[in-house]
Amino acid sequence: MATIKDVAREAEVSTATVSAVINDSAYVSPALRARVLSAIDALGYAPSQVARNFKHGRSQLIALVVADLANPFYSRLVWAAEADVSAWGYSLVVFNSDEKPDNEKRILSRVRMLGCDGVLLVPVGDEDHYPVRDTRRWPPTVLYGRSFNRDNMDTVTLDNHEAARLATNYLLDLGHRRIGSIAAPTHLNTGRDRLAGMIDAMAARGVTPRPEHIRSGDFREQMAYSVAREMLKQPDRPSALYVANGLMALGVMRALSDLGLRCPEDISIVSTDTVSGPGGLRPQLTRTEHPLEEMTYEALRLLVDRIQHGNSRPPGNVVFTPSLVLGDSCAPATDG
Amino acid sequence: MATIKDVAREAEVSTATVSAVINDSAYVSPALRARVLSAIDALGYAPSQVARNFKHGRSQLIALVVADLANPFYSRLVWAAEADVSAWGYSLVVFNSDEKPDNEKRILSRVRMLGCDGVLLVPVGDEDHYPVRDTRRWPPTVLYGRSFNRDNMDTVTLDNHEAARLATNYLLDLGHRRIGSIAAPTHLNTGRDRLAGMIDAMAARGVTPRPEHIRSGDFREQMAYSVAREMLKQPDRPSALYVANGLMALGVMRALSDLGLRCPEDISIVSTDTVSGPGGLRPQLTRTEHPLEEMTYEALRLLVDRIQHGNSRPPGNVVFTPSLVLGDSCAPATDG
DNA sequence: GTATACCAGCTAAACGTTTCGCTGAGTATG
DNA sequence: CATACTCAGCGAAACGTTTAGCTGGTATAC
Repeated sequence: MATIKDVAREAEVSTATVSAVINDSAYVSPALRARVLSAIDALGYAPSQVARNFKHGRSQLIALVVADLANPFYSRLVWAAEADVSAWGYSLVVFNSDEKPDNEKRILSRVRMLGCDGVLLVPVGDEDHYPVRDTRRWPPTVLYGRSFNRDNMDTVTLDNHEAARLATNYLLDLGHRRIGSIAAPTHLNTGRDRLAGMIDAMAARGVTPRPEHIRSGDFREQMAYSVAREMLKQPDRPSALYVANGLMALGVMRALSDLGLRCPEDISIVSTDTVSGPGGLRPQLTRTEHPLEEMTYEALRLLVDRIQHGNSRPPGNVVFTPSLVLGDSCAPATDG
Repeated sequence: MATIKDVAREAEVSTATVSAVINDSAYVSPALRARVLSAIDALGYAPSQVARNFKHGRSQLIALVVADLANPFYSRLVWAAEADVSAWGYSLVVFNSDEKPDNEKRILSRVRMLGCDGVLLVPVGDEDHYPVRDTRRWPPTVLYGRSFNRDNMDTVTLDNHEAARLATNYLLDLGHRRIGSIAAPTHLNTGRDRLAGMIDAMAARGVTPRPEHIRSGDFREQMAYSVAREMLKQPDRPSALYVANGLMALGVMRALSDLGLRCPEDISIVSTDTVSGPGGLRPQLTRTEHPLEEMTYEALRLLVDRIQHGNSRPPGNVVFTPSLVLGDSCAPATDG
């Protein structure tokens, strides 16, 4: 690969002049400029971004660390983030912590070594597990979707309590009272809030869910399948389920199908965060949806601002509001 | 951020010694080693990968350039590639060309500037559009899924002709004769091969598809929807469709649903490359599937080998065989 | 004609690492 | 005791850029 020195030699100028031409950072006479340009052309020279970044102490890289790349929700996040990141002039490095705090730790240290300029992180560990977010040592970080009670960090989250409340109220409005849940892990605030929202919504109507109708999943299809299968085998199974995310809802659907139960006739299902495939497949899930694109845009806006302006601004904690999207996975209760 | 010099000063040794300790690249006496380690600890030092990479002329980055990040097939590719890439000690930078040759061009030049060590590319342009793959100037590249007749490049592809043949034969076996196709763009070999495979399979049974039953899509849901809607409105609509990819199959499903047609009762659908959601949703598409994980692993094996050993090995062109996966989107023909 | 101002272009240092080659002390060999 | 050898550790160059500061020539002002 040709270097700036080769170009300088070829054009019989100094490297400073070549640099000035490349970056338009100083006036260069037309004659010299032409010589430089033709030398660049002749040698097929392209400036080394690696060297530039090294010089400037940046990398033009933004890391996206998600909890589970196999989850369509995070696939969409990758899609949205790639678009925004490249619009801001960065490139997106993608990591998958696979819901494992150990992986996340390894990834974060790799992110630091790579010198990524910023990190968009869907955290999977509990709070204490994180290295102190000393801005001297860590690149700017924005937490996405999940957060902990660290008020000194930028976060972009969903009002999970409200999402669960919306979904549960819909079931209550349909007359359901025996409502169960495949919940999210309770060591995450996401899981706690969604469960609390559901229980609060029921309590507001004077209903209490049966403990055996509330089970925790791990956000994944497989475990939701087993847990739902177990729960729905029981004779006193719930007539409706609030499932804490879309992927688990698919697992529940599969369990239903295996048990010969129909949705929505036998069981109504509502979930949160679903990214349904395009229409045509049945049933379409009734769900609360994250405004994913807006959330992603906002997160990257915060991140880029932090990268460019440091700690001048107080931490931003943006909470988005979910909306209920009706599908056909719910039917009125038949048991009063 | 502390640098190696700070550590050296703190430990009262030379930077060379610190480097030796970090990299275990030379013997260092226990005493000095201890001093260095505690200095590293005290300063919270982590070596700058940027500087290292600059020094070594590499970046530890592998670029993945896909044709459409919104397509679940490529989402799965991201998932598989991330896992393999990180197992090889690299990090994955993701780009989305969005099926646009212009974007791809921009992306490739960015990839070069970033100094990525290798590129896994799903090409979207036609052949001539590509910069000469002069190994002096371009990082090692492996073409994935699509290719062109450049026998001097590493490629990993699917036997598209066979995929279409498998799918079409299944429809023929069910008695269908009025078979149509929502095909892939014919400027890509993928599109040409899939269409040819379908037509050849039909020809082998003495059937010829009607021209108006063959329409090209662009791999996306939206266009497949419109095209299918148009085609299926006609009174002489086909009784079965071979759809060239999974995302388009979903578009077709939506069109069916809008037109009040049922699958498989009114129309049978087979597709290629589908990544169906987990079971439970109906109908499950009958499809040929790519051995995606194996393909991805193989592609990265080729790429890493090329990165590490240069051009010593002749180009590898690995072709994988698709397999037919039965769902419930097909029914026997009712019209003989 | 001298002093001043301007400006195009150059020189060289700096960024954080790795690594080649050197030094000098200690040890073995004769 | 002198020479050779070993080897822990050091100094400094090199990687490809950017950029602060300098130089020397030309134009302007008096």
